[in-house]
Amino acid sequence: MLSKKRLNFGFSGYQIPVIPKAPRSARKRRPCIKLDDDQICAFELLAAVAGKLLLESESSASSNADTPTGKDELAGCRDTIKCEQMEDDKALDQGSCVESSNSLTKDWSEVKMESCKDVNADAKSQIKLEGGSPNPDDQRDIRIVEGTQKQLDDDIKHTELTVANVKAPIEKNVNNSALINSDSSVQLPLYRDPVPCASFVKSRNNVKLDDGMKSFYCKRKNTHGNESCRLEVPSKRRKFCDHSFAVAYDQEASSESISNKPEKGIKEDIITSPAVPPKGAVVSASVRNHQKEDPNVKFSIKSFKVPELYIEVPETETIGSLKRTVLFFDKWKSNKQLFFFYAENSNGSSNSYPGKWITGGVVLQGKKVRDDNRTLQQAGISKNGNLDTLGFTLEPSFTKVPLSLSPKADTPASTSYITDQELSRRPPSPILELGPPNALSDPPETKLDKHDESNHELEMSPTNPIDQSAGEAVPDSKALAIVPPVNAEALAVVPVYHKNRHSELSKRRTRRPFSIAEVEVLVEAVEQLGTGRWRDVKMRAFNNVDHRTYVDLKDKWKTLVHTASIAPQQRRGEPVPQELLDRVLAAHAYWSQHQAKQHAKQLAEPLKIVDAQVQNDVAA
DNA sequence: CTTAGGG
DNA sequence: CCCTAAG
Repeated sequence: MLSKKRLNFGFSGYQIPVIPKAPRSARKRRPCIKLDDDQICAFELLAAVAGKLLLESESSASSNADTPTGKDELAGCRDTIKCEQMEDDKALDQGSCVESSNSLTKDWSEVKMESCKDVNADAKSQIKLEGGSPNPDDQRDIRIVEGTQKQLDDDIKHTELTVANVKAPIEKNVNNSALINSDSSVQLPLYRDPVPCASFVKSRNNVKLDDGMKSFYCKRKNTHGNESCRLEVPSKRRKFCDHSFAVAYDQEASSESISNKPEKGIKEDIITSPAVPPKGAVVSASVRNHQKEDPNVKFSIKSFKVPELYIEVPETETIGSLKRTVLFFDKWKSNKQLFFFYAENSNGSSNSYPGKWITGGVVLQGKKVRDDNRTLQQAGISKNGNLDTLGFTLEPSFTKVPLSLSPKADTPASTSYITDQELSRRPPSPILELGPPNALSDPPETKLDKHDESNHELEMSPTNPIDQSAGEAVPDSKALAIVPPVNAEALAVVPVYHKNRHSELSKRRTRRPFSIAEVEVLVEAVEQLGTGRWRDVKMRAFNNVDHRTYVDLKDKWKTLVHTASIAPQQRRGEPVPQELLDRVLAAHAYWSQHQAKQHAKQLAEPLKIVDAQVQNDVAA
């Protein structure tokens, strides 16, 4: 199904900060990794501008908040930044000609853009900030869409950012692996709509192509080995970016996985943009232009953190297959914490979305493609078809929000997931649109598959098809109740991606940090079984999680004990709730004391830590 | 194959 | 996570 996959940097030029392999002690966490000045990704600029847009447009936009469609509200805030590309390789710093008609872009006055060097001489690049007006130009555009919805709960505001619809003139490049576009523009229309999701339904049909849709696609290392695009940002921005970067790399998973890539001999360029969206999540998808005689339909998925992801799916594959593929990558990114969504209200106060997001459905020509069994061809998704009306929807995944993210940190472990109440307070059905704006006409659907939670958090497998279309809308928050996990099977976001790769290319498995939920299950099991029966622990709690061996569990326990023993400030990675760490220590203490006894008794008494502690306390 | 520990 | 000695 997935004939080929490549991960490319949408905005080329940014080089991954290579985290060198070093002794463990030396490469632990890098809370902040400095970028070279010329390595700021264009997406960082977008991220910065997006945040800026959100903030600055707040007043003007909110004054018009009762307008049904936010389409034209911001017509006045159209700005254009043009950066004429330097045809001369050297002239990097001149030529930044910035047109700014309002304050939104003033900070950009120093933006300098160096465009692709090895492209057509008449190439030019421009970044436009545009308010809601479709731009039919045959240029790439990236749009940031913001919508705000107000609910009965006044404090719930939902802001969405979408960077989407990168389009470009059709590239007739013979070399299909090095599509360096010479002309690019970035448009950032800003929409505001008080009606939930309405903004996604209308007014965004500015994607018009003669011949399909093509994403802005720059190979990171082109055939000439030159950098393609570079951006320089003023110091203020740089600071901002650095901060974002620090956030990004606070999750050490990224660095590890990246640093591992070279030695794995993996072909794909897996690139992490340093930018974390300042507000809102950013994702986009588009269908790429196809090469002649290439039987595959090519899709690209964009986000800030993985600016572009590039997959190809044969036309003969089914819609369901496409969904799974997309979801697969969503999960892949999610697993690497490259794909995390936040929701904040416009004031910046946190209304954080602990949940992850999943790819919902496939939308074609405004209608959701419901029959997963149809092939892409049959559904009209063809390399020769109307690819410009294809989109994907993103839907929030409400499952398994660990305790640490829940405001109610005092809930018992078994109920430490989001509650109905919390769920009901969420925006009813936020959807991030992927793809052409006019593709979305279906009312948003927030679907939770009650029967198969694997849809959301489980590893994807052929026997676990993602059939979103068969799901039901869930107006009843009761349906969202999360059943406490019995084991860790459903607790980790583990893309199947890992399975097929590395099989023989490398020995070392990819790092898969334990989720809080997994830790919880592990602790639970160890509490009962003790620290010397890892095989039992495995079978009891991780029986169906084949990537967690009992050695893994033992190792994890080891690190947990260590983590619990050190000061919170010294801990790294996803913070484990103190409650869990306390249990770890208690169980550790208990079992190290009772192990000998256990042998004598021939039977391992399930741990009753509380009792034991009480007794100890009493004794003391 | 499991455990236990060091790397 | 890996590797390995030891049971």
